[in-house]
Amino acid sequence: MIMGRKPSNRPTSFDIAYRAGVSQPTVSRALRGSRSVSAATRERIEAIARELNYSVDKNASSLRSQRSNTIALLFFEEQTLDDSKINPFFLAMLGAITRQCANRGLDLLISFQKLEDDWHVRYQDSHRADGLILLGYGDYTLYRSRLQQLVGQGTDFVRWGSVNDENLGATVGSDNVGAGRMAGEHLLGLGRRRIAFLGQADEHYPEFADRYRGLCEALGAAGIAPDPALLRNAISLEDEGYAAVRALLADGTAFDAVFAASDLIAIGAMRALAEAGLSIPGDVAVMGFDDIPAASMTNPPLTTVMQDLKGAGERLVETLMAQIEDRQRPAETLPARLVIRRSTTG
Amino acid sequence: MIMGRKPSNRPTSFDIAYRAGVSQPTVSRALRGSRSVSAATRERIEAIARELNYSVDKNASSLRSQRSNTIALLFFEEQTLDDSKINPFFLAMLGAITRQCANRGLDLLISFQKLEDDWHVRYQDSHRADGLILLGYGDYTLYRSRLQQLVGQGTDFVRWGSVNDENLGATVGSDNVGAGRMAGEHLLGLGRRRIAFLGQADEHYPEFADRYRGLCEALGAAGIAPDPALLRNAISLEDEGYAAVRALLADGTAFDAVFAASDLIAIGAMRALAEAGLSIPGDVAVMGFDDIPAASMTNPPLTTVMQDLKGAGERLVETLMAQIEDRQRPAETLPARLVIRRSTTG
DNA sequence: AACCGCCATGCAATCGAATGCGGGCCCACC
DNA sequence: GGTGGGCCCGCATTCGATTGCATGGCGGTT
Repeated sequence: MIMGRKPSNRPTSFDIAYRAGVSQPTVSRALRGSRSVSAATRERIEAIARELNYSVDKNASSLRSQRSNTIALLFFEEQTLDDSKINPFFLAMLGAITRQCANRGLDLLISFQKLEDDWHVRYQDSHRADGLILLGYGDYTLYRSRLQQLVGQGTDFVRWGSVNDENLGATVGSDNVGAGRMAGEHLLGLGRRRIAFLGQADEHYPEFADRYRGLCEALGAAGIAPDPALLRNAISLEDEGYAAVRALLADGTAFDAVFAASDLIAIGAMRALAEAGLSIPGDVAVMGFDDIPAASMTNPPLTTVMQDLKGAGERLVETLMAQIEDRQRPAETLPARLVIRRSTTG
Repeated sequence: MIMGRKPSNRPTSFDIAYRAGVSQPTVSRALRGSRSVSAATRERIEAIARELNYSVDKNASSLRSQRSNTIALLFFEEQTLDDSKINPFFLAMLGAITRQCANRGLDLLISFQKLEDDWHVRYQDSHRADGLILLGYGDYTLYRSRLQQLVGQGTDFVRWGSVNDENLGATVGSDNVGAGRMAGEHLLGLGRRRIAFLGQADEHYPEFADRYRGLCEALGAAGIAPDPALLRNAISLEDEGYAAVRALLADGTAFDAVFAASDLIAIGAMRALAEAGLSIPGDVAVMGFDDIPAASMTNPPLTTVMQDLKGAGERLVETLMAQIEDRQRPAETLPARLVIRRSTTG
């Protein structure tokens, strides 16, 4: 293959040095702000660099310093989805992460992975990135082995997820238990007593499990025992919410509220309820989780739980950088808050 | 600042060479598939590389070859928006682009920029990326000067937008004129005659202008002269669509259909219509453009125009790579198609 | 048997910046 | 006046892979 290498007159640090009448290392030091360069020299060098439109060669710099100042953001999903079906919640988080990286002068590499691929290697190995941020809803038991490998090979990474005690790398996540409790209290406060939970609340989906646990705490505090018939599996897809509600209706299980583990599930649930001729929230109140953009556009608009995306982006990047610099950071939990709309309050 | 440089026993190509009993350059050649290495030695080297978990150092490789095999994707917006308000259409395109990059073994850097920042330099300069993909809805007249600078400094880039004859870099875009015509024909076919266009159709937003032109062509073919009172400015925000419809209603301008230049505008328009007690599509049919995820969740679901995201991602990457390798590529236009939902057909 | 040519590989230079170490210079202090 | 100590800066090396050119060996041809 012909690699048309273009003639480039890019100035190097040697060119700057020549014009400034100093040595190349001095240029390097001056531009990185080393204090072993006098202010006068530094300013002269900076002026020339600006004039020549010089910018440090990232590859040479990274090679020598063994620091790429780049982090890789890996999304993964259980299977390859249609592009338009990428989890909107993670896309929203992308904005927060890019902003935080920009603030810190970090470059951000991005990649979508299938859970079963071996995305877990190669990134830090090849010095493309100093560390990884992992985002994804997927069966946790499947991807635990990848995490273990990452830990084993000493890769620096942070993941978004349930903050548990497994200690598989650094973790940042919402306070899902607290959020579940809030949701429960909201529905109970509206007089609902038979609250169906839609989401696979087990070791495969620890975040969902946490949300369910919070709901149970709220029920317990109100003196209500959780009814297993009201717990329905669903992963974060619209169709799963639809199917779960259809099943509930087919069973004849009585319920006056639905707490879905994600907005996508909730939206599917609302569709099934509407088809069944049930009014929302008259017959059944519906809540979701995530506050994706579509949540405010449903009919009626969806009450949901908003996670702190901005904080999440900041914490993820901060925790990762701390780990890279060998300053350990404990797992972090971020508070979430209710967004009350008409799907519960009519 | 202490840069905790970790002791790393990463194997280098020298280690592989030593074990294989060959020289280091031979390892390099073997792993890149040079045909000047015998099959036997290549296989031996590959086996050892696999065993040692070797991966090529990206920085060293890029430094020497002057090729990073990385492209940078720059989103820009007119102003910094709330993270959750990032244009959903571009986020969807992100999926297509990442996939295409993965197929070609390219890394993807991503960054969000304000239109007024000087994002236009530094990326190719610093050898972080071989080329740029530019995505954004913004005032074209503002960002033309950036494009000119990019062209001037010889940066390789492709932008998504209106395919015009300005020749400011390579361009890939939907056939907006054709799509606008289709939309017009659809509405005309439903008996609508007074079609309001919501979108700033001028040199600031060439894509919107193209869509409007297509609409006018359809009107012309039906023997209808476009009414300037039915052309209303709006940029791609929900509030702008809302305001535009409010203005139309306040004017007393008669209209039986709305063709919004984007789904966000259409969603705002529907809100204004609903508030005014008008039925959709009974009183007013509404169409959008983009087919963002929320389009199917509005009430009623929104008829819109779906752009070919997968094709777009492929073409953008392909065109960019062609340009990097000095094989010029003409601008490309992709067909779009109607997605008919109940906001026009009831 | 001498010679040509090609295949496979090695040698050494190279990409551009970062960094350990040594040294000149100036000032202060004894 | 000699000496010690900072402050600034230069020299030489280094990071790890790629690449132009040289070379050794082997088979084939006349």
